[in-house]
Amino acid sequence: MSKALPKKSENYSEWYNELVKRADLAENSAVRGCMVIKPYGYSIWEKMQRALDDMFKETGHQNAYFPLFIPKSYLSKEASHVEGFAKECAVVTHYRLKNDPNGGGVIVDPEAKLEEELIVRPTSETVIWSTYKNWIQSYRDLPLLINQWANVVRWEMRTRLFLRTAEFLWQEGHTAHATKEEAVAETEQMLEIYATFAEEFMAVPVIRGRKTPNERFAGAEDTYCIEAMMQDGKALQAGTSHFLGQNFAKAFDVKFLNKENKQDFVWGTSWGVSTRLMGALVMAHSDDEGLVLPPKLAPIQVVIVPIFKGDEQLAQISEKVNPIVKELKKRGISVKFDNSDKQSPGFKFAEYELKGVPVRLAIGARDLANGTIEVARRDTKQKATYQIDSIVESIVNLLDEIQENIYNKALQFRTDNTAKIDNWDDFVKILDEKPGFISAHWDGTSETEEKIKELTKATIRCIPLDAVDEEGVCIYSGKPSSRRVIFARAY
RNA sequence: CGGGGUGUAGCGUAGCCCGGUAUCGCGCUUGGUUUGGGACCAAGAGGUCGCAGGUUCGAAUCCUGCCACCCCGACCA
Repeated sequence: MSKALPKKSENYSEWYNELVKRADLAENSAVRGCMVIKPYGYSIWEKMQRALDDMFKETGHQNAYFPLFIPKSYLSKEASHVEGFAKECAVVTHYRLKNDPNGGGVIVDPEAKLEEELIVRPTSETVIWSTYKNWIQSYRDLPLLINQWANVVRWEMRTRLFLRTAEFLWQEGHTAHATKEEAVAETEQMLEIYATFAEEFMAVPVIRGRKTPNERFAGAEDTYCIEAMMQDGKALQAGTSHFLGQNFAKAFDVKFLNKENKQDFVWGTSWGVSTRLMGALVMAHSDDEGLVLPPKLAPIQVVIVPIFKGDEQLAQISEKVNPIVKELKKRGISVKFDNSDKQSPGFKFAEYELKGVPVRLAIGARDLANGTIEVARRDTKQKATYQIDSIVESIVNLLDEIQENIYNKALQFRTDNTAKIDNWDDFVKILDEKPGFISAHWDGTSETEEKIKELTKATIRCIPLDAVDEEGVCIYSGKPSSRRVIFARAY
C-alpha cells in the first residue's frame, strides 16, 4: 500500500474511493454492491443520526419500526410509485433451503415457494400507509408524525461506497395531516431541518429547492430537496422532502372524519436522508492528505500526541496531559491521548490527518520546559505554539472557528463555481471547462429538460426556493421563462 | 444488459509472450536501537497462482469453459 492518496486534482473519483477505504470509513463487502461500514465511519453516521434524531423529536416526531418486507401487491397500489421502483427491487420468493440431493451444498427448496412474493423495501410508503389506515379514524388522530431509522435495498447497476449502494441506511419520515396546508408546511419544515443540519453540522452549504416533475419522487405531488456542491463541481442531492398530496391515502384508503363529521382522505408527506450524506461529507471538505471533518461530526475532535523518549518522559508528559484530557471531556469534547509507543509521532500525525481529526496537540520535552504545547489544525494545516495554561479555552474556541471556517470555505467554493449563463454556447462550454452550478432560464417543459440532459448530461438540480422573478428566455429553446433554475452534472 | 480490463500471501505487485512449484514492496511476528512529520537493523511466519477441465514428463505460464470483481455506458438517493 502506498502512503500517499491519489491526488484529488488528478483523479477525483479514485481519490474518493481510496480515501473512504484508507480512512477506515467503509469497504466493499463480499456481497456485490453492498458495503461494510467500519467502526470509524459508523461513528460519524451515529453522530449524524443523533443530531437529526434530536431535531425530529424537537418538532414532535416519534420513531417507530415497520417491516423490511413488503407484499408485492402493496407496491402496485400507487401507480407512479411502482413504476419508479419496480426496476430495482429485490424479491423474496422462497422461505426454505434444503440439502442438494446431488451434493452441491444447499439449494432453494422448490416446494417452499411463497404464496405472495415479498419485496425487500426500497422505501416504506406502501407498508406504512397500509398501517396508517388502521391508525387513523378521526381528525383527533392527526397529525401523525412518525420516523423510522432503517435499511433499504435498491438494486443498483453501478454502485459506489456511500454514494450509491444496493443496501443503505437512512431515516424515512412519514406523516399524515388533516389539511393540505399542514402537510405542505410539514414538507417545508423538514426540508429546513435537513438544510440546517447540512449547514450547521456537516458544514456543507446547500441550495433549498424543488424538483422538476421529471425528477420528482415516484408518487409525490411535489419534491423538495437540498443540493450540495462537491469539490469537483458536481451536484449531490443530500436530502429530499416530499408532499404526497392524497395519493397514498387514496391508494390505501386512509380516511378520517373531520370536524364537520365528513369523511376525507388525509394528506401525506415523506422525507429522508441516507448514508449518502457520508459521501457528501467526504467530498465536500477533504484534501490530498485525507479527511477534513467538521468538529461537530468528528468522532475524535482532539488528539494529543506525546513526543517522548522512554517511560520517564512519557510519565512527565502524561502528568501535564491528563488534566487537559479531563477538562476537555468535561466540556463535552471528545479527545484521544495517543500515548502508544508502537508508532512514531510522524506516523501518528499522518494517520490522524488521514482520519480528519480537527485538532492535534503535540507535546514533548521542549514544551514541558517552556510551558507550551503545539496546536495543529486540520482544516488549514497551520501549526502554532500555545500556552499550556489556557489550552482548554483555546481549543474550545478553535473548534468553533474550524467548524465555521470549513463551512465558509465550502460556501466560497460554491460561489466561485456557480455561474449565471444566458446562452447555449456558454452553457455547453462552462460544463466542460469549469463544472459547477449553472443558474439559467428554462422554459418549464420536460422535453427541453430531457434534451439538455441528453446533450450535456446536466440536469436541473432544483428550482431554488429563493429564486427571484426575472424575465428571460430559455437557455435551450429560447422560449420565455420567468425564473432561473440550477443546472449541474450530478452524482 | 452492451464495451473494455483484472484475478498470484492481509494489501499492492513481478513472472505469463518464450512451460521447470513463485519476485519485490507494504503490513504482520520476535529481538535490539529509535521517537519534534509516515524510523532503522537483524531474524522469521505467511501462497492448493479465481474455479473446473484439457494438452504435457511437468502448467501461474498454453487451450476450453465457468465464476468474481473493477472501469466506461444505459438506470438511480
